[in-house]
This record gives sequence, structure tokens and C-alpha cells, in this order.
Amino acid sequence: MLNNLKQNRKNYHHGDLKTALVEAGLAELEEKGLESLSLRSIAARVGVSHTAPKNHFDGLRGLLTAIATVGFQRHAAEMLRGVEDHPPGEARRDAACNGYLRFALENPELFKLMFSSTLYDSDDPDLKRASSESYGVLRGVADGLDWDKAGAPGGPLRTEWMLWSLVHGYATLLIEGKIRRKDNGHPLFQMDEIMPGFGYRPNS
Amino acid sequence: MLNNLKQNRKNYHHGDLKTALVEAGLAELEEKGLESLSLRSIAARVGVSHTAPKNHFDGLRGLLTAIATVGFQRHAAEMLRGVEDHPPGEARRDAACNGYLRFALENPELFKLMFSSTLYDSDDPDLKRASSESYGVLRGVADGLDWDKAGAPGGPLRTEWMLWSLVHGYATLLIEGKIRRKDNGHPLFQMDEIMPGFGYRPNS
DNA sequence: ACTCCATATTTCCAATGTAAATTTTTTTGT
DNA sequence: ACAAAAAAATTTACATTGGAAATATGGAGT
Repeated sequence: MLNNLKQNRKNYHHGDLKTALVEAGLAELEEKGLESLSLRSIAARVGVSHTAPKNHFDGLRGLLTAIATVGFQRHAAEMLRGVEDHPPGEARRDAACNGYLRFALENPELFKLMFSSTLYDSDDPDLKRASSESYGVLRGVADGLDWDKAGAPGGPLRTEWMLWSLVHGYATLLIEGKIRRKDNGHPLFQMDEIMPGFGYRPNS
Repeated sequence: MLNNLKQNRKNYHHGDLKTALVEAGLAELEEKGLESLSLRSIAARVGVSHTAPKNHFDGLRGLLTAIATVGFQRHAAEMLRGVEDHPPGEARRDAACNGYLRFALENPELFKLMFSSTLYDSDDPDLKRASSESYGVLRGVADGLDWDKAGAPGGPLRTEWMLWSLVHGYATLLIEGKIRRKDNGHPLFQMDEIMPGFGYRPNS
């Protein structure tokens, strides 16, 4: 048992166990699913004992917090992909939303974790930073959409919430199998499929 | 131990253990949360051994399926509350959506279970029936909204998906603490807060 | 009364997360 | 260079959980 563990690495000290555990967790997550994820299986994948993570994370909850943090970072990056290629307006909105949905469909288990607040520590500084970064992308493309009329009830957050709710709800319902996209080929997702006619009006 | 179990009921045979377990499960769910729910605690609450449920459900998964089924039934009922009081159109749409959100906010753990497809058997006939019933209410109020223009791309389901995505995303983000409603008093939820200007046009 | 059978219990097992004590390696201070 | 301290990892132990198998219980029908 001890030999088994040691044979996969040279040193008693792993060197960078912290990031190795997060990477192993990300892999296990998509392979086994969020419900079947276990601290012991993640540790075994890295080749350390199941109590080794304790030195780097506050239990399973702490490890899940770190994994979710990486998730939000990748989420933001996926939304940003292609956003700069388009001028502000509907094109950017669609690019960001497509990124949102692409990420969710390609990393469903990670996405579920990120939006299961009870599973991790929502007050963790790193997580809050990554989460805000991700939300910031949506906020950026929501700015200027014509729902955002001055004087509309609900305050300035309304447009962001509306856009977020729409794309997040669609992602969730797709992932959970409540809605099935018709598989009409390669154009992975067109925001207009679900929200056509939601116009854009540049700020005066 | 045996005496402890028996003292809470007269007979060795419970009589209606199946429904008792579902009710206990619903109670435990909101008290302890979805993540902490356990078959043993549910059985203990009813006063039977932890293997007694096996005679009525196919393991924890089966029990969760039955609980989710009741959830969808109540969900549909909550949406229907007040719908008949309004004429078809925006008023009914808002009534149904308010019901959707009211249910989600008042039964957050049950709501999470209902939309965690991996936790239960989505092919169960009773569950499918209840789930369809719930979706049918939304479908009913979506019919005739002016997003549903003839010839619009995406097919006839688009309007339903859009409405569903919007209200479901908002509910999810609220429950998971990603969005915080400002607590402006009693009017629990106003659909217009998030989706003003989404017009209604009666079928010609 | 007697048998059958659904229902419930007891006992056992493997997997999991956590805590405490211990061992091994690295770093630090002189 | 060397001993002490700190860091990192392991071993051991334990409570919980879901499930399987064997056993006990009591009611229904004859």
C-alpha cells in the first residue's frame, strides 16, 4: 500500500499537491459526476493518502471551493472568447451568452458544482473574486441593451438579472435534461433561438 | 432499540409506510437540506428501521423519485393558484410565474431536488406525469405571448423555453444566493421587476 | 387452526469524511 | 554542519451512510 503510493512519485513531499488535487478533482468531476465525487478517489488519483488533502484544504468542502473557483475562471474565459471580435451590442451579447452555454454544456458537472452554493464556501476570497469576474463579463455585455431604459422599475440591476436569468435558466434546463435542443448541426448555440427580437440600443 | 421503534406505533406493520416515508422525506428535506438528507434519518423519523423503505421504494433513489413527484404536483398547484382569476394574457403569465417563484422560494430544497435529475429516476411514470403537468401550466400561459410570432425561427417551443428559462433561471439564482432580491415589503414577487415590456398579443 | 406472504427487523459489509497520533522530509537558526 | 522546528504525508480509528442477505412478525385467506 505504501509502496503503491510512493512508486508514482519520487519524493515523500509531492511538491505541488494543492494544484494537483484541484486538477484531479476537475477530472474526477466530469468522469464520475458531482454526486459520486469523493475526497478519497481524488486523493487516490494523485497517489496520496486520503488525509493528505487536509494540509492544503479545509476538508472536502475546501477542495470543492478551489475547484469551483477554477470553474468560474474558465467560465469567464469562455465567455470572453470572441467577445472582443465583435462590436458592442447584440453581437457581443450573443458571443458572451454562447460562451456561457458552451461552458455549461461542455463541463456540466463543474457547472452544477459552481451553482450549488451549499457545497462550497461562498465567502472564500478567491472564489468571490473569480465569481465576480465571471459575472462582470455578463454585466459588460448587458450594458446598453434596450431593456435598460432609464426610469424602468427594478433599478439598474434589472437588465443584468434578466439576461443572466435567461441564459442561466436555459443552461440549467439543458443540462438537467428538461429541455432538449434539436441537433441541427454544428452552430452549437444561437442565442436568437431562444431570445429573438431582444433589441439593442446604444447609450445616447 | 426495538422497543424504541415500536413505541411510536401500535402495529408491527405500519399500515401506510409508503406515504409516511414521503411525508417524512419532505419534512427532512427542508429541515436538513438536500445534501444532508439520508435514508436512515427519514426512516428514523417515521420510526422504522433503515431497511424498511426497501419494501416500498427502490432504495434512496426510489424514495427521492417519489418525493420529487410530490414536488412537481405541488409546483403545478402553486402555479395554478390565481391563474383562473385572471383573463388569458400577461396577467395569467405573471400569476403562473409568481407561483413558480413562490414555490421555489418557499421550498428551496425540494426545488433543488426536482431539478437534480441525477438524484432520481426521470423515467418513472408517475414522475413524468407530474413533471408534464407542471410544465403544462407554463405552456398554457406562454401560448399567445407575442414572442410567439408565426414564422419565427426556433419552432413553436421557443416561447415556452424562453419563458421557462427566464423564470427558472431567476428562481435558481435567487435560491443559490447569486442574486439577492431587495426586500421591498410584502408584494412577494413582481414579474415586471425582471421582465417588463414583454408584451402579450391575443391569438387572431 | 394453519399456511402463505407482505412487511419489518437484525446483522453484516464496503465506502465515505473527519480527527488524532505518528512518521518522514524539508527548512530554519546558530 | 547540525540540532530543532515546521511542514507534509501516513497510519489508525471512528461515526455515518446505503445496501444486501437472512430472519422474525403478523395479517389475510382458506
